[in-house]
Amino acid sequence: MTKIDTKSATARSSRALKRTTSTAASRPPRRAASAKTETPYHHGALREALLQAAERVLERDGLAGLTLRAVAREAGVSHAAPTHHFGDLTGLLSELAAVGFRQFNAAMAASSNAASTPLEHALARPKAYVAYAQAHPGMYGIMFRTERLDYSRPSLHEAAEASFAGLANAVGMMRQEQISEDALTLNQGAAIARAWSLVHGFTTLLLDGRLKDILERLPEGTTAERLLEAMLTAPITAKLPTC
Amino acid sequence: MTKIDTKSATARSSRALKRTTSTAASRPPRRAASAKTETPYHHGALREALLQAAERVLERDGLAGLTLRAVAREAGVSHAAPTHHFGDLTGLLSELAAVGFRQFNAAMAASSNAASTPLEHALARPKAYVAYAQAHPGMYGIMFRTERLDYSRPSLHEAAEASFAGLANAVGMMRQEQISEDALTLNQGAAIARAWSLVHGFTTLLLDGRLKDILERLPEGTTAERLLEAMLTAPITAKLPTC
DNA sequence: TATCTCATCTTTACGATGTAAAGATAGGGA
DNA sequence: TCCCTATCTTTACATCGTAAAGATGAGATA
Repeated sequence: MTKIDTKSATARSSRALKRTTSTAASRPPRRAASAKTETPYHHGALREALLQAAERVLERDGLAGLTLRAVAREAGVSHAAPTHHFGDLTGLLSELAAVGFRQFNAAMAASSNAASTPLEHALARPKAYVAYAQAHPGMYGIMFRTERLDYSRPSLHEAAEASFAGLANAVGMMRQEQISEDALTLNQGAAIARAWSLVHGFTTLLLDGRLKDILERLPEGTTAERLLEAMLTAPITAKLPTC
Repeated sequence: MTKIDTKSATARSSRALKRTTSTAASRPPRRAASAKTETPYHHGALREALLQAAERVLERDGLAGLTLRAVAREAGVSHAAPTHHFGDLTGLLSELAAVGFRQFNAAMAASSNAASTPLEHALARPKAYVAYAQAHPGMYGIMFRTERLDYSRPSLHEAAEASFAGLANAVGMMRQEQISEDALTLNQGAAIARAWSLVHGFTTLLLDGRLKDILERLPEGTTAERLLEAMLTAPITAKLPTC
């Protein structure tokens, strides 16, 4: 990696200085001083603070800027502090992805609940899916960039599982049939895979700028959301359903 | 990053040794010696050699192991040698992705040509798409992991563009209509986006292990390929085409 | 043929990162 | 009151990408 700004290192070093000096001295009540600087020693809620810092870094500097040390800097602690709470980078990313999945699930549920007509209801989740990814591309990137994620972590596994369950459930409602927990017919599995693949594929292609070619060739002013709608509802003229 | 084995550094150092000693001596015909060691000085085709080395590293160590220095080691040159040919890591990855796209396009074209019945023909490209990704997950990962890619590079732009053109063309044939170069109707765009999103989404979910949940719940022994087929051909029972 | 030039490759150097290990600090129970 | 231990900081190390300067030699030029 090249250059990542090293600001806010000043904040840390000044605090570190304060500490070492006070250690050399007899023992002033540093608790009171740290209380007003918003960052008490022995933080108390460093875990949450780090996750929030990570989210901020991710939104500000993107995926490339999201490093353990950058997060520690953002939270105003030493670069090794995150280790104690998350083990390693995979741990931090996994917990952050879990946060993302929870936001994501909440957004989809809210959108689904707000729908009134059947058509609205059918489009609510896909739209919310894409909208979340567009609003939080970094988060979405983490959630679906498996390489550096540990799905065996309970929080992540649970949140991702909930996401899948919501999808399967929605597909079941569309098909007006009960989707069993532990067994699927091929057609049911195909329906779930189709819905998920369609929306997930559209989203990743969109975020990666791969749909620009198409959007530019469409009638002036056609948005990605409009294309999504058309993709989901347009009549299928070919012999095969998906072409 | 953690530990990447440092083997083959021996190969390099031995050659370096050979060189320095021979330099100290008067001037033996090192050309002949190097000819049988397969790695001539002033390589002559280092660019190609580096790309092949990169492909090997990618298949062996995965995306995480694909570093500039690892590629240089694999090719038996100094760690800074790639810079001269590719500028930086983005350059190397972009050129490698271009190689991938060319392989990818060739595989799809071959598969498409081998089809005889209309159904086979409709399924040929999607199947080849997924098959390529499964056979070369690292390559596929690079090709569609845009973060560290420079699409303004002619070779990459061209190869990716060809891929898109092939897709648009195939969709046009399915719909039995001519797809214009510079203008699309909303329905045409939707059809292209649908085909691409569906297959790309399926592939990424599959590679990321996200479809395991579904595959395990399906009738015993159902393969990913079978699920893909079903997804593309299964009757659509819901009111909306994609749910 | 001898020399020169410049593309090619190597060395060296620097800041950044992830991670391990040891040292400091302080909150809370004995 | 004192000590234990979770929490945080320091220090250290291997590795990475990249820049810059030093070798090397293939081919042009004279």
